[in-house]
Amino acid sequence: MAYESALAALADPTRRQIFETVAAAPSSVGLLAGQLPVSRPAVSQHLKALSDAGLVTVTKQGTRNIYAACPDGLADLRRYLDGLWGDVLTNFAKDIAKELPND
Amino acid sequence: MAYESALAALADPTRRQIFETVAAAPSSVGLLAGQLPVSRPAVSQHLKALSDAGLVTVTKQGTRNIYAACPDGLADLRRYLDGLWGDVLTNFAKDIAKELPND
DNA sequence: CAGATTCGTAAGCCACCCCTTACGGTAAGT
DNA sequence: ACTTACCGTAAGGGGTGGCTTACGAATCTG
Repeated sequence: MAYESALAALADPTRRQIFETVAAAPSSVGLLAGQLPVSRPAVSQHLKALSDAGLVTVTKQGTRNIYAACPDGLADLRRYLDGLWGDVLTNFAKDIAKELPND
Repeated sequence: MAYESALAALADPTRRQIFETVAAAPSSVGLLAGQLPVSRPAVSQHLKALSDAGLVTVTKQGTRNIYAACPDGLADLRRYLDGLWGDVLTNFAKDIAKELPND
C-alpha cells in the first residue's frame, strides 16, 4: 500500500546507506552523521523520509533519538516485488515457448 | 551488483507503470505511450533506463520495437532486499528482547 | 539557574531529473 | 522511389530533491 514511499526512500544512495547502517545496529542521529559525508540536518531529513516510509522507528533516550530499522516498510516493498516477480516469470516462460516453435 | 539502478528505475511512478504494463504483456513503444499521459520520446527514455537496469529487453519486429520484462534486474533487487530483511529481523528480535528484561 | 549537548525545522541554493519539441534514421507499403 | 509508420537521440526548460547554514526547542550536567 505504501511501497511507493519505501521505493523512493531506498532509491537515494545516502538514505540507503543510512538504512543499511541502522539495519545492522540502531544508532543516534549524530553518530550516523559522523560516519557520513553529509551534515547532521541532512541525516535528520533522510531519517524523516525513512520514517514516513515505515522503514525506521524512533525511541527517545534523553536528549538523543535512537533510530532502528522497522520490518513494516520492507515487508510492503517485498510483497510488491514478489507480485511483479510472478507476472514477469509467467510472461517470460510464455515468450520462451513462442521463440521455439520447432522441436 | 546492479540493484541500485533497478531501485532508481522503479522509484519513478511513470517508469513503474511502464514496467508493470510490460510485465503483464510485452508491448511496443507507441502502444505504451498511447495509454500514458506522456509523450512517446519520454517513454523511449524511460525504457532505456529500464533496459540499463536489466529490467526489460528489446526485440525488433520490423519497424517497431517490442519491450518485454526481464527477470534479471528484479532478481538482483530481490536478492538485495532479502539480505536487508535478514539484518532487520535479527536486530528487531534483539531489540524486543532488550525491551522485556522482566519475566 | 547557566551552560552544554542533541536534535528538528526553516530558508535558500544548486544540480539533476523528467518532460517537451525537433530532427534524423530505418523498415514496410504502394 | 516516394510516402508512411515507428522509433531513438539531441537540445532546452521547469520543477523537484538533496545539501548547507542558521535558528529554536528539549534534556542533561555543573
